[in-house]
Amino acid sequence: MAAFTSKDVARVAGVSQSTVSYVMTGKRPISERTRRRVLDAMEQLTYEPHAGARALAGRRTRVVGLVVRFGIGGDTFGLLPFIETITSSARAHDHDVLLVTADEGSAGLRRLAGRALCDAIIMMDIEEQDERVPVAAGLSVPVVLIGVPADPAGLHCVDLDFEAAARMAVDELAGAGHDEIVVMGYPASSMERGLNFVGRVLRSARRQARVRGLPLTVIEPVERGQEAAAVDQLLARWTNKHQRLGVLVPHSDAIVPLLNALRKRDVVPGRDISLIGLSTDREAEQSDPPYTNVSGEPRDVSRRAMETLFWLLDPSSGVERPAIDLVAPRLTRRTTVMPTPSN
Amino acid sequence: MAAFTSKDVARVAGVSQSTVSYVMTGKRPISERTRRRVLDAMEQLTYEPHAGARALAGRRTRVVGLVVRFGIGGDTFGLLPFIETITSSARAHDHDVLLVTADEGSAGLRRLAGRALCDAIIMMDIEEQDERVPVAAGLSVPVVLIGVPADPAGLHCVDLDFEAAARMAVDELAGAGHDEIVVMGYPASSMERGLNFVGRVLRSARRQARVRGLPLTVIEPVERGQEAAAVDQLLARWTNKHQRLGVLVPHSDAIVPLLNALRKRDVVPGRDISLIGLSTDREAEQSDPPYTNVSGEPRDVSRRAMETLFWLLDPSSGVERPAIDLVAPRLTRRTTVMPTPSN
DNA sequence: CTGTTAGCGCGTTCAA
DNA sequence: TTGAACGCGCTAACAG
Repeated sequence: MAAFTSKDVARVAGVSQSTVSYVMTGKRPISERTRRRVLDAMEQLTYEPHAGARALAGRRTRVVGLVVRFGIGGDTFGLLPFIETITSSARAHDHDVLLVTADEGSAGLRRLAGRALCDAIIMMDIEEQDERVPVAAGLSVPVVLIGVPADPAGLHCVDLDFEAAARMAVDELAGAGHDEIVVMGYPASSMERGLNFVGRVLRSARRQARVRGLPLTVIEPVERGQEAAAVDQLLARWTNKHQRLGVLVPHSDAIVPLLNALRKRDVVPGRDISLIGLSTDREAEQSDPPYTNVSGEPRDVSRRAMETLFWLLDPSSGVERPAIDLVAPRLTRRTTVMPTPSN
Repeated sequence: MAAFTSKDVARVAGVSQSTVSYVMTGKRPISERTRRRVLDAMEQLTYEPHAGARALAGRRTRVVGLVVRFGIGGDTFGLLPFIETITSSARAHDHDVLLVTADEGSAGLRRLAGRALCDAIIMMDIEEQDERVPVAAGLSVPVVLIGVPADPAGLHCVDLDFEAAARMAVDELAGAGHDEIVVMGYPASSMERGLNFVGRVLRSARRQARVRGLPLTVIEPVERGQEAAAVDQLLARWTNKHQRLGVLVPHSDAIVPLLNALRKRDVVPGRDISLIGLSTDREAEQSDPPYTNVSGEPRDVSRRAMETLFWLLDPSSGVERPAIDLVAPRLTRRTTVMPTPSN
């Protein structure tokens, strides 16, 4: 592990050091013969270019900064698929991923950009009013948001179309002849943090319920671990067996506990009431019972975000990207919505 | 965002550039007066040192490489707590984390070290025979493994003490008067991959069952989504209501599905049979029903791994670390083990 | 098509 | 206690 330099490669290949560099970057034509000799020399020495030297001279790091918020209650549909997709997408573009937590706030952003730790930043878990957004907008590197703040300050945003998701769920329930929509809300911590999708879902559901002429109730907060209490509140509204209650659960972490609580009370979703969850298809399928869901696939969102990011790094590389890029959700019917009455 | 350099700081502070550097590293005494002026200048310019230049000149990156294996079936007790703990521990030492996936195999390791992308590497999800381990051992940077391969090749390893965990579970079941131990195995994919803990758990459970004079059966593979079939195999052994079957479920992802399958068959853990899971306390508590578990806390393991890593980076910073550092598990009784018969 | 050369911004030695 | 000067390994402009 002697760590060879491009000078060593040049010596072995019998060329100048800059030629080695040009073989790597492809920024000028090289005869096939020299190219081969250089590549052979690299292979022979198992040469790897020094990332720091490269960043210094070339003013690009080939690193993407990823800012995530750990800790529960963030929902996030599970953070892991996002991280995974972003990492593999970065590698597909010959970039690496530097992980930074949201704990650092905007200081983390300043560090990433100021120290030239990365060429671009992707930031998740955006709040409606997020102090980091204006900071991000002033950075020397492009930033893509996963989530849509009240004011994106010119930054590109990618997210699931939560408005459409809520609308689809309400439509599905309305179409199946329900006479009341109940939305199970988020934990107080999420509400307080003003996570951007919380408001978007609730507002959109309300609006669409009005369009469909259905009363809509929100039960909130629904705390982690306290889902049974929320179910009791829900069932208090279900006084008459002929009532058709359609429940929308936008907080994916709450769905399974809610299903458990319903089962304990011998209320069968799909027979007694209806339930639509907002979650990945995987979660919906593997649940017991599998529930009808509107999917927000982290992988789609992440992939689009990375496409936007690499486009910002090289606008000539593809077509212009929308400033706000909302991924269309999809509704999959499973077992938890009651059949439409035949009357 | 003009991006100032240490030369700018020097100019503003009226000192030489090297003085600025020494203020930052503290590697030589600086008069309080100049120190202040330099720090003020830094503040005023919101100076951030260029990471690449630093890495080049100082031959240290202040970055930790983290190699993880995404994708299901890896168990992993949930990858996220590991990543979270490692990241925050790195930050506590003024380091950042570069994320690399196991897909790249040992090429990823060579890249991390060869390109001087990081000062040290922490590698998770080690297989019993892991091609990356010998490569890691030959790298120019220290590597810490989370997991214990058959041959650590001199690398430091940190992990939960799976042998002890299995032993404790068997002891608990034996002590509660069971007359047969059944271990629910792992999915075939985990077995084939030879994940290091799979063999360790099964071997240790077998040994301890022999010590306690109990027959032990392994039901395997237990595929994701096929847990019900595994439960049927289990119940086929339960022909007599007076039999006391003690089930150990080392694969944490399988526990909840197994509990669901038992419930569907009206078999109540803690009354009809006993079940002990190997999982975090959090999962065990929040399950329905909460199950007796032997805990492997990712945070403890990660923290110890990072302590070892930073000790390797600076051996003078603390006491010597064990080459193989096993974190002791803890058994917590909840609802799923039958009371000891009083007779 | 290729070689020569000047930095990139910082850590560190040598000299004071 | 401080400054001047060198070089880390690479990219890219300039010269041929």
